[in-house]
Order: sequence, then structure tokens, then C-alpha cells
Amino acid sequence: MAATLHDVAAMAGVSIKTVSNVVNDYQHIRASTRERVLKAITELNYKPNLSARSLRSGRTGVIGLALPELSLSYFAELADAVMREAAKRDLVVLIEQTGGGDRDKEIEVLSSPRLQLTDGLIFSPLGMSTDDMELLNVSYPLVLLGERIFGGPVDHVTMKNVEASKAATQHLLERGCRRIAVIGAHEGELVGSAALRVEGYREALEEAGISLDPSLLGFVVEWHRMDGAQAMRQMLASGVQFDAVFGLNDTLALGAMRVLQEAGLRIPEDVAVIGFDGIDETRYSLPTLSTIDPGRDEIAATAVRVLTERIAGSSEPFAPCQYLSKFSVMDRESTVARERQDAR
Amino acid sequence: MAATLHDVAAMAGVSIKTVSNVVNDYQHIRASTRERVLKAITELNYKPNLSARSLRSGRTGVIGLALPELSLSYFAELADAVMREAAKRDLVVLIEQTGGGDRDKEIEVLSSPRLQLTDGLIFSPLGMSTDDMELLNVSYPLVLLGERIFGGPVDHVTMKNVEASKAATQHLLERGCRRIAVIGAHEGELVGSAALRVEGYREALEEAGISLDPSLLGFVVEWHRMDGAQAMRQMLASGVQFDAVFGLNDTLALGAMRVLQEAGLRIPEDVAVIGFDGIDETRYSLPTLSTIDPGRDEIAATAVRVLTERIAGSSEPFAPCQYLSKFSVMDRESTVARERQDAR
DNA sequence: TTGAAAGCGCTAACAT
DNA sequence: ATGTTAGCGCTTTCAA
Repeated sequence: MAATLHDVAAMAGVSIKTVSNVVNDYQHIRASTRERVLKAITELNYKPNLSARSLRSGRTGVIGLALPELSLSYFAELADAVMREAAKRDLVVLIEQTGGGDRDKEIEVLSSPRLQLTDGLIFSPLGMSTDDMELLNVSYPLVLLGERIFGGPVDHVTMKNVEASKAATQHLLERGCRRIAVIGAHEGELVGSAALRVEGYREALEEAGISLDPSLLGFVVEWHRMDGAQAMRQMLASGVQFDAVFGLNDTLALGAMRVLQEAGLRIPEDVAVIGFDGIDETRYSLPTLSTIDPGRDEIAATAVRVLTERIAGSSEPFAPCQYLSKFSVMDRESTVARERQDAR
Repeated sequence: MAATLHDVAAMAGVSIKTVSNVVNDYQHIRASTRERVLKAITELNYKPNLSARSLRSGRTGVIGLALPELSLSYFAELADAVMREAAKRDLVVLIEQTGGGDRDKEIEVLSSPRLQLTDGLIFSPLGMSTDDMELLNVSYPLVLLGERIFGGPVDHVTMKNVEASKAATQHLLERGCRRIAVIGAHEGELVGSAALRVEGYREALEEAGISLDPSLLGFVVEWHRMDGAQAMRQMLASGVQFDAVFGLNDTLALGAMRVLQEAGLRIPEDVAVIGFDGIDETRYSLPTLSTIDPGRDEIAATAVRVLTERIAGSSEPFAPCQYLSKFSVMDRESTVARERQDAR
């Protein structure tokens, strides 16, 4: 049986309160007493019972992270980043998978009894929309990620989707591309990453004086590699002309790239390709994939920081904030400039 | 403030025991009573306090999963599989990252106070070795994964590394390859995946009457794509001849493949390539990568099952067991048979 | 600087 | 079929 405060107290010849004080780094303890207690703790290999502690204190030292799927690289890398941040604060992370955009499961997680084990939640929905905003009115600290819901009643950490997408498009325009296909649009979507990124694309074209050709929009249902490949195949089959592809995320871009190569098209000579997300894999594909780093580490760091602030400061609540991360264009082989191509 | 058993009991006009019985699905309750209690539960939005429950019962409903890094696809996909299995049993998973083979951190995790929040641990070390076996003598249910430690004092779920690696090699031999380079060997390693997989390679060659040429062993320190790329570059630079590459994991193989393609070699026409692990990405690379599925889902399912059995059955302890998953060769484009190649 | 005692919300043994 | 009661191990007043 594991040792308890009582065992330690008995061995050290003090009360349990004194042991508790030592364990919790209370300042006013006689050095000799502290020493005796520490000795007993070591000897008995005492470890505080966290269930008892949290029952009493109401804190668990655990934060929840709800995301679609760990097998999607972006979310695995996000989880990695969140866990590193949490570890710095001596917090541990409980991950919940909600499936790829399963709205019901997302809503279910928000009121899951499992969250009782948690001091707060970082929540990255993919299926919920602004209509579900009310459901974010929960009784625990909650930080929202992603671009499904804006203006909700909670802190929101997100990226500059429109601006970043505009920058990606401009990156292609600067390289001489004029007919830029988009892979990954969502039919009729008004909210969410796809809609925002298409909007950025539209703005960049507009500023460049290019009108948007709807036949250059490749629609998909999900954002897996397979979907990117299929949409690309359809577009090739349709016969529409294009000199660049903008994958609304890296996975789509990688899928599209593979189809282009199968079709005998050279990247970037015949078609330039850019993605979005900056997942690790883009640094190793053939060719390496230009992409947008939306500031994933910053998002993770901000989310953990804001959540811990909310958890700690229940005293003086402040209004929900929105935090936007800095993005950057990662210039890689898949968009080498026209000049260099022509020189070949 | 959240409602407690007492609140519900008061509202329903019964004792807390009755409420507890209803909550825990105890059978012998009058239907009318149950109904009244359920109504009160709904009305008060009662949720059991899990800290109190686990303090009392000694169970948390949480299992730990300690693995190197979520940003390594194999482990992300393993975590995904473990979480799905756990969810089936209404368990939640607490993930701890130990870093890529950091022995000290692995040892630290084994005695982390955070494990107090956990009923047991699934542990996948990368840095510890058989010398550290004693450290697996812990006071909580523990299931070991991986191939760093064999014959330890705990249940061990692992794959048939030698056999699977032999099968991968034979797959290449059957396709007419005779000079098979290995990417990912570890200098002087006697334990661990690399050593076992090299052993399988050796056995396959031996059976085929081919002597192992040490210059075909590409050594690396870690198993990232970068390492595979570097080792492949070195081997190309060394001038040694080969007609196939066996990457000891998929990531290495993908890195190697990229270097081969940069060097103008065609896959599989000039060099056939096979990997190991069966990560998702191998289905989408160009060409798609032949690989070994070591039975990841089966490993996850077994690990969760065995752990829950150990957690439940503290009554009649049985000796530690080893569980071996079934593997299979995934035949993809990177190893299309010589016959078809010659026909081109 | 230290101790005594109450009680967080629940389960389980025992009673009825 | 339901109620009573005693803790699980800890933190937190309140005292001394």
C-alpha cells in the first residue's frame, strides 16, 4: 500500500499538516522539521495522492485537448506542441479525438463527464459552426481553436487565414503564375478554413486584376491526401488549363502533386504547387513543398497560456479575446521562380 | 456550484445510496424510484465527481500511454489506435512524450507522480535497454511495447520483427534483387528494432545463399526522414552497387527514396524500395511504398485488453506474457516485380 | 511554527 | 429495495 501523509507524519513525529506544508513548499517551517519530514518522505517513497488532492482543491493539473484525429499530421504536430507547452507548466494533457469533423461527437465532448478530470479544455472543432456558438457557454475554462466559430463567448486562438492564403496566392503570382487552381474548396461553405482561404485567394487575384475562374476551384469533402488526389484528377480530366495549384492544406497539395507527377507534369516547371499548414512532411517530399506556416507553435503556446490564466484567475473575469498568430511563407522547391525555370 | 449526490437525493426524496445505485446501474431498484432519481439528475444536471469516485474506488478510468513523440507518424497512428480501443472500454488516455529515445526521461516517466491519475500504463521505450529491466518492476499495471526490452517482468506486446524483416527481404529477393542495401542500422546495437530487423535481413540472405556485404549497411543515429536521406546519400557517394533498398522503417525509406530520385534513379526500375511500419503516408508517396504492416491495430488492441485485464484482475495474478502480432507485406509500386519492369 | 478537526463527493459494508 | 455510516487522502480554516 502506498504511504500517506499520516504515515509520513507518524515517522517524522509531526502532524499531517506539517507534512502537507513541507510538500506544498510552505515557507514558515523550521529547517530541522523540514529535514526530518523530507527524510521520512524519501524513506517511505511517499507520493501525494492526486485524486485526494483534486477532490479537496478542485484542481487536477490536467488540461483537455479535443481534436479531430491524431492521425492527421497537422493535429499530431499541434498536440505535440500543446503537450510541450503544458509540460513547461507541469500540466498533463488528456486528448480526446472527435473524429474528422463529426459535429455530434464534438458537442458530446463538450459535456463529457471525462472533462471532470480536467481543469479546462483546448477545443479544436471541425464540424461545429457558428450556429452552435451557444454550446460553447460551458462552466469550465475553454479555449477555442480553429476557424469554425468566430465571435463566440470564449477565448479564441487562431491564424490569419485570409491574409496567409492571400500571401500564398501572391507568392504564386509573383512567380509568374496566372491560372492558379485551388484544391480543397468546400461546396457552399461560408465558415471554416476552406471558405477563408478561398477568400484570401480571391482577394489576391482581385488585387492582381485577375478575375476568378470558377472552373479552377477543386471541391472536396474532406482534407485528406486522397481527396486532393481525386480533385486534381477531376480537374485534369476537365481539360481546364492552369499553371499553378494551391492546396488549401499540405495534405491536399501532396495528393495533388502526386497526381500531377503521374500525369507527367513537372513541378515546378509545368505547374507550381503550394500548400498550407507547414507540416513536417513538406520538408521531405519530392519536390519539397512550399507552404504557409500558420504559426502552429505560437498557437499552442498561446492556447496553453490563455487557458492557464483562465483557470487561475477566476477572480476577475475579463472579456473573451481573440489571438491571431503570425504566419510565414515557406519558400521551397515546388514554387521555384519562373526565371530560374526559363533558364533551364 | 455543481450538484452532488446529496442534492439529487434531496430532490428525489431518497438517500444518496439510492442515487448512487441508479448512477451505477444497480439492478434492484423499483422502476418508479429510478425514474424519480433520473428526473432529479437531469433537472440538476448532475455529473458524478470523478476525483471523489477515484479517491474512493481507487480507479480513475484513465490509462497512461508513454511514447517517444507524437510528431513521429508511427507513434501518432499508434496513439490513435490505442485511444480508439480505450474509448470502446470507456477509458480515456493520458499521453506522455518521452522524447526520441531519451532514456532518462523514460525512466523518469515510470515513476512520475502524474501516473497517480492513471490505472495503468502502456509504455513504449526507445532509449532504455535490457539492462534497465529492473526498473519495470513497478507497483502499477504496466504493459510494455516495442523491442528494447525482452523477458522483463511485465506483459509485453510486440511484433515479429525478425520474421517480418525477413519477409520484406524475401519480397525483394523474389523480385530479382540481389544487392539489397539496408538503411537504418544502428552501430553496435544488439537490442532494439534495428538489430532485429537487420537480423531478419541476414537470415533471408543466408537462406538465399547470398553473403551479407557490410558495405550495404547504411548506419544512422535516429530514424527520421533526414537520417534516411543522409545515409542514402553516403551510400551513393561510396559507389557501392545495389538494386534494392530496405528502409528499416517507412520514414527512412521515404527519405532514401527521395535521394534516389534526386540522383536520377527510377523506382522500382533501377532500385526497388521497401519500408517497414505501414504508416499512412506510404499509400500516397510517389511511387507508393511497399512496406510491412507489423499489426499496429492488433498491438494497440492487445495492449489495451491486457492492461485492462491486469487492472481488473488483481486477484489471481498470472505470469507476464508476451504477445506477438501478425504482420503482412504490403505490396505497392516501389517493388513492382522485375518481370513487369523488363517488359517496359 | 505547528496541531486539531472538518469535510471535499463518493463507494461499499452493513443494516433494515 | 433502500438507508446509514465510515472512511478514501488531502487541504484548509481555526487555534494554540
